[in-house]
Amino acid sequence: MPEAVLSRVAEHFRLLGEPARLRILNVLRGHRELTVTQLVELTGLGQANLSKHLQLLHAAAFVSRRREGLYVWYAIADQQTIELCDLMCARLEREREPEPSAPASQA
Amino acid sequence: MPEAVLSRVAEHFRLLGEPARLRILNVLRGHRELTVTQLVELTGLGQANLSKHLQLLHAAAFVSRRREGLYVWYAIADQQTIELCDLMCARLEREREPEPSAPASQA
DNA sequence: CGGCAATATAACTGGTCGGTAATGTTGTTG
DNA sequence: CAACAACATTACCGACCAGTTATATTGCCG
Repeated sequence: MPEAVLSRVAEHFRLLGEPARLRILNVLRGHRELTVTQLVELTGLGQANLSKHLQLLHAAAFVSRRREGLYVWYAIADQQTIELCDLMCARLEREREPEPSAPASQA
Repeated sequence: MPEAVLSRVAEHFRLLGEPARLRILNVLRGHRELTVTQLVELTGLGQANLSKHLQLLHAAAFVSRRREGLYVWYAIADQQTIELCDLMCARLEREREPEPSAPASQA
């Protein structure tokens, strides 16, 4: 595994490693599409701060943009982004169970 | 979604958002179990630096420890950790495809 | 074109974190 | 117990980054 690949993977994990950005993704998950102004209200983040986070998320293809007049509508880009968050959440809810090699009938 | 949960999820994503730590996990993935000294050789990281990363990974339950005399053997804690990395890698290899809502027969 | 609303960018700052060097701790061996 | 090996911890420093304030850009409307 070359160093360049590791750096790219790490870079994307690090983007998800920020409460503010996870909040953005979580809010976007509930509504299909939201403008920056709506995101400001729903997340409580400052406009400039939010805009910066959105640029980062968009550069990494975690969210998509769509211009419509004055407004810019953001949405979660793909299902895999949600899967990543869900998988991490599932991991945290366990966080003690050993490796379930045979996940069937583990009562 | 409460802020405390977001912080915990973000914290764990951030732990994966570091090339050095991904390298450790990647090396551990090839061998079943490795001592710190072996990891030093295989990763090229300094001993103190590596030990610090291992503490973080272990505190987050990404790796497991096993003491055996003078040696401490580390291993990847569970399969989900590997799944997270694989899922992110798969995302990066695409990184342009739109959301495949119907993943069957999309030729 | 002038003004305004929505969004993006720039400049700055404090906090966080990775790397390293030095030291401490634990456990083995003779 | 003395000496040594493996690993952990501490203290420190430089780099990076989130948040804020101020300003710039973009596009609508009169």
